[in-house]
Amino acid sequence: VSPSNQPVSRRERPSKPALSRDAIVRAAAAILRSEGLERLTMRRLAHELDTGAASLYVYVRDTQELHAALLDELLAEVDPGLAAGPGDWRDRLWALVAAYSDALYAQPALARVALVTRLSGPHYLAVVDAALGLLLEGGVEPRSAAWAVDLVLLVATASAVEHGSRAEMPTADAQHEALVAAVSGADDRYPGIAAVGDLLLSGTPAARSRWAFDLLLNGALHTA
Amino acid sequence: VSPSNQPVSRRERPSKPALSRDAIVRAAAAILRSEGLERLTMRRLAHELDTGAASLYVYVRDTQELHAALLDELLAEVDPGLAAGPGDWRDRLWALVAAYSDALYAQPALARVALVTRLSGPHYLAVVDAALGLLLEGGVEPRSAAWAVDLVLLVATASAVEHGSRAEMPTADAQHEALVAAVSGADDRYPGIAAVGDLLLSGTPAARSRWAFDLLLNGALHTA
DNA sequence: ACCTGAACACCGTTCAAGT
DNA sequence: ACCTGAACACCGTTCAAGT
Repeated sequence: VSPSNQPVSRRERPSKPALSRDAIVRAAAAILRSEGLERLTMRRLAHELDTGAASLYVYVRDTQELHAALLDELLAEVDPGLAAGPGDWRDRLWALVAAYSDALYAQPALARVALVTRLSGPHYLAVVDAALGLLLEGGVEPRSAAWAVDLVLLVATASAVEHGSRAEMPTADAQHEALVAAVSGADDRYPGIAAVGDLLLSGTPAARSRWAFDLLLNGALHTA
Repeated sequence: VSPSNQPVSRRERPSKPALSRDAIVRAAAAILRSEGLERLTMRRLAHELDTGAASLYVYVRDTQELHAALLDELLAEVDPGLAAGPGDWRDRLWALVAAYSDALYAQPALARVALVTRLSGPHYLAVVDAALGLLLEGGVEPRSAAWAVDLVLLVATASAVEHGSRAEMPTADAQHEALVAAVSGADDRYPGIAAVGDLLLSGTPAARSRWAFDLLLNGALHTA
C-alpha cells in the first residue's frame, strides 16, 4: 500500500466527505432544502454520502433524532435580535412569532416534528428566551408568561402544520369545499353554525394569525 | 347452482361480512380500538375482511379518507348535549372542550389526522356548533366567536397530539430530561428562561389545559 | 471502532386479468 | 361492477461479518 493511496482515491471521488454526525446533518439539510422531508430517507441520505443506510446509525439514533436536529437548524433562521428591534413589546413579539411561523411554514413536515418531540436545541431555546423576555417586559406575570410562551408557540406550530399539510395534499380543495358546503347548508340541525355563517371561514390566514396572536396576548394579560 | 349455495358458504365462514364502505369503516374502528392506528394498515384491514388490500379501494379513496371517517366516528363520543348541561356558559363550554380533548387523547394518532385534514363530518360539525352556541350565549361577538371556536379546538387538538405522541415515544423521557437540564442550566445566554426558571415546566397537563382555556376565553372577550 | 451487504418485516397503491 | 394476485416502488432498523 503506497502512501499516496488515499489522496488518489480522494481525487477520484472528491465529493465524498468523511462520515460524521455533522456531515450527515449537513447532507440531510441539503436534501431537505432541495427535495423536502418526504424524500429524505435514511437510504437516500446514505446514498448521497456514498455509503449504506446502516452506517448512519453509528452517528444518529434514529430518524426522529435526525429530524429534531434539522428542525433546530431551521430555527437558526429566526433572529432573536427581533426582540430588540423597533416598536413596542407587542410588535416585537409579533415580529419574532411571525419569523418562527415563516420558518415552519416553509417546512410543514418539520413543523409536525416540532409538535411531536420535546425540543431543546439552542435555536429553539433562543426563540423561547426572547419571547419570554418580551412578555415579562410587557408586564405579564412570570407564571403567566412561562405558560403563555408555550401556548403562543403551540398555536404558531399547529397553524403551520395545518396549512402546510393542506398545501401539500392533493385532496385539500375537495375537503375545503365539503366544509364550505356543510357550513352554508347549516340549518336547524346546526343553529350555532347557521348563526355565524360565512364568518366561520372568513379572513385570510394572515389576518386570522394576527388576530389569534392578539387574543393570546390579551388573554395572558387578563388571566391570573 | 343450487339455491342453498350462498347460505351454505355463509355457514362455512359466518364471520365474513359483505364488503361495503360501512363494513370497512366498522372493521377499521375495531382494529383501531384493539390495536391502535399504527397497526391499522390497508393490508391488515383487508385480511380481517377476508379479502385483498386492493379490494378496499373500491369503497375508500385512500388511507387519509379512511382516517377522517374514523375520526368522525371517534367524535361521536363527544356529547353536544353537554352544552345544555348545568353551570354557566363557561363551565359548559369547558365540559364540551374537555370531552373533545379526552376523545383525542385516547387516540393521539387520530388527533394528528384532525390537524392535517379539513374535517366536515357530522360529529365534528356538532361539536363546532355546540361550542359556537355557547360563545354567542356568553356574549362573544359573532366574528370573534367564529374565529375563536377554531382556535380553541386547534389548541385542544394540538395538545392531544403533543402529549399523546410523547406517551407513545420510547425516547420521550430522555427528551424531557434534556429540556429540564437546558432550562435549569439557563444563565446569561438565556436570561428570559433564567428569569422564570422552573415555572416554564410547572403545573400538571390538566392545570395547564384549563388555564389555556380560560386564557382563550378571556382573550376572545377582550379582542375586537 | 467503523462500516457494510443483506436480510427482516413490512408499507400504500395500481393494474391487468378474471368473474 | 366488483374483486383479486401480483407487482411496483419503496420504507426503518438490525445484525453478522468483514476491515
